Amino acid sequence: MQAQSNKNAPFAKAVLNWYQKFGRKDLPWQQEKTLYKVWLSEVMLQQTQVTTVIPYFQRFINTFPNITALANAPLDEVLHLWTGLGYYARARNLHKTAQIIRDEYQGNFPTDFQTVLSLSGIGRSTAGAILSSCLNQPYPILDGNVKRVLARYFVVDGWTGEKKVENKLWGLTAQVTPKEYIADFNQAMMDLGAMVCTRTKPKCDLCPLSSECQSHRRNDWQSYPSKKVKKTLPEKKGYFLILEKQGKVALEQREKSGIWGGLYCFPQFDTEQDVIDYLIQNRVTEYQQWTAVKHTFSHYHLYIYPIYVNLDEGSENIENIDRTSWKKIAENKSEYQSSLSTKVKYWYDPQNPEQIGLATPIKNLLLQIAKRK
DNA sequence: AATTCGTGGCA
DNA sequence: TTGCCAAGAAT
Repeated sequence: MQAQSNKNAPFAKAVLNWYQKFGRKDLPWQQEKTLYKVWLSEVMLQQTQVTTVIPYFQRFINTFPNITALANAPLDEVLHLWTGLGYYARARNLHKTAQIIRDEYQGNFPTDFQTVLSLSGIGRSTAGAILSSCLNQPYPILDGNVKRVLARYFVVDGWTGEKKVENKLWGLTAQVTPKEYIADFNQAMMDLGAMVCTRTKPKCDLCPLSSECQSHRRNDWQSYPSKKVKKTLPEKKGYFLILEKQGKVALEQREKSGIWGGLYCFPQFDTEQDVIDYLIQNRVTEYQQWTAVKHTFSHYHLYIYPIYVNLDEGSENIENIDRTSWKKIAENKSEYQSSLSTKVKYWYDPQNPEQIGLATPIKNLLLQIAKRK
């Protein structure tokens, strides 16, 4: 991670000069660069586009103006504000880290690289981005933008998600990163990737690096960075049981690990027969099948089949949504699998939503239920 | 080292 | 409409 050998000074100089004229300087987290705001924005921006992040960032800052406010909030409220942003471990780690900063660092975000790196949800690139952006500490970064710029400039072969290729790129970003003006340089590299060295149709005629860019010299920017080998996503099915009783619906909180960790969800079953078995156990015989929804994750497709049951007319059925008895029966069938927790938040009122985390398809179904009447 | 984590913008 | 992939980290 050797920074700045003199022979690379022209690279940094060209990038910095470009940034001064064309770089972005008006993003919400660039206005008042506190460690808290930069940390929050960097975490939100992990694998997430700027246009998506902006409204979430504003809501977070308005609701939690400082780290202590974030630490003191219930996790459910944090997940509520994160609803729709995805990768919910980021929100859980953010909250956990805020509490550690409150309890062990007197509420002050640490400024030592190794300490920052040790915090949950902060890896090498995010740690470098925070300390360089806020304090001009000389750490390189390596996000998708920087990867693309460097892969093209140095014609780096291989998919950038591969460990070997990523290590090579870390060496290169350390090599081109100067010791001074780090905040501007790192921001410039990201802006260059976002505005000029774009994934499709890069504007090489506007690029300050084009004269020395090896892929431009070969007239072959399209080969860099190499595309990920595509493989078809597996398909799964989820049967979501919507139990309504006096205008409220039953939700369960999911395990912290796994998909939608910590969020509230309809009781989910792997097969329709499992739903039927459960309902029979609770003396329910009538249900509706709602329109199925296809939801695509980064790593699989989920076909969601909503099963609606109204409990108002069924007399003595399902006083308790506890699935323990069903699980005991199901566990005797060796194929039973469920990632659901038995921790339950019963009877959510779609008309008066609580401050809890919801996955997008669940939120959509709840909106559908609320607007039904 | 390869998987597992969401969701939406955009071509 | 479909596919690609975002200011990556944790396991």
